Amino acid sequence: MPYTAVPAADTSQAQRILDVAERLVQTRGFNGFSYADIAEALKVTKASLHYHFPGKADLGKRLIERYERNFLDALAKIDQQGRDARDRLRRYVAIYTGVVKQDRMCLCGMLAAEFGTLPEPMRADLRHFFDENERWLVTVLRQGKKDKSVKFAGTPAEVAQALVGSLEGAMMISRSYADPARFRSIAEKLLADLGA
Amino acid sequence: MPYTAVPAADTSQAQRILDVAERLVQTRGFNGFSYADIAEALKVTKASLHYHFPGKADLGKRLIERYERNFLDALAKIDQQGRDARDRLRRYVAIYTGVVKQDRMCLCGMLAAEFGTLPEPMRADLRHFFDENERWLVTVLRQGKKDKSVKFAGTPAEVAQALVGSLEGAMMISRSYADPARFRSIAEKLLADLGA
DNA sequence: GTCTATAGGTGGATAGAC
DNA sequence: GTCTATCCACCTATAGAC
Repeated sequence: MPYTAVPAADTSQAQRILDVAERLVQTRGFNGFSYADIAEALKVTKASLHYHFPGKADLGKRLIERYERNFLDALAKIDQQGRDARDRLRRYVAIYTGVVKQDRMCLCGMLAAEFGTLPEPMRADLRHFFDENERWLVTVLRQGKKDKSVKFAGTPAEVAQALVGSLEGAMMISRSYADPARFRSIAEKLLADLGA
Repeated sequence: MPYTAVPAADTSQAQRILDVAERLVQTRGFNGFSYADIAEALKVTKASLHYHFPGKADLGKRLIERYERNFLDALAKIDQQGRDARDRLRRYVAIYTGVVKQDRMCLCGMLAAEFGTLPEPMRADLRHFFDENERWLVTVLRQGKKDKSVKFAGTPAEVAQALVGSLEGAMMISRSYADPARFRSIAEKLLADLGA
């Protein structure tokens, strides 16, 4: 029975490389790690990494694309499970909280800080991640206005942009204090201000 | 008349080096520039930079200290000129807007993202910057509650932390869009939510 | 204070054997 | 697909002349 309707989880070397690189970017930044760091973690040589990802820009681009895919999958799951807009917003923030608990920064938030040095191919992908985040939030905020589970002033787009910025910034600063509680406190306040 | 009550503005080479390095950190990050970049901008050799700042960690530490000093000076000026808390908060946000207009990130916001790779001597200084920001904001928020020029839910400390995080995050993401208007829109919303 | 010269290390990347 | 070996550019940093 060689056929499987659902392909097995991809545990290829390329995925393992992305796993390690993702953690490194989220903790040290794109300019804060090297192929040597990945090689050591996986006990392989740098040369073998270049077989899977010819250049660092390729690796970075693939990192963003995978991260966005996983993120959007999580949002789709929220759309299935979330009861009302209030609940969906809380689950959205919970994604960020999970990242902070791992002592990581959001991959794309980190890259946004390094935007000035990013290879061009990564830049458009990065903006796309934030655009998709805000698009999803706008939908939820509109829903929340209708079902009255969320309240806010201004347009949904303004609120969505402010919320993404606030969450990313709070993550970033909290890391300087090695204190996830600092992030949670701010996140809770942001939700409270939305009546959520 | 060799004596001057107010010393002339320090235009020493050390200051010029800090000026260039500051811009580089704010646009490219601490891991995104080198002594060579400074040397080229000032038309000197790398070796002469090491005379003023033996190591990059020294340079980074001095950068934070000078940035904080200038920032706190600006806050002191606000304390003198600001009419009520509302006005002071608006002037505070205007400092950030000025940075964004120069296509820069806040020096300390940028360093916060890179926290995981920062030399130890820089870390405590970085936290001190944010602590002082929040301390000032707490004072203003308390005043605002009293004079009723500002309104908010939660404790002044919570609001201060959220505000700093939101402003830093909004700056960071706006830079990915090369669009200062994006930051201004978010900043205006943050002020509006405070009734300011 | 600034220079030339250089050390010693690490960066990303490639050729070619296995 | 992974290895050894190697390249060259760049990094931070230092010694010593001027």
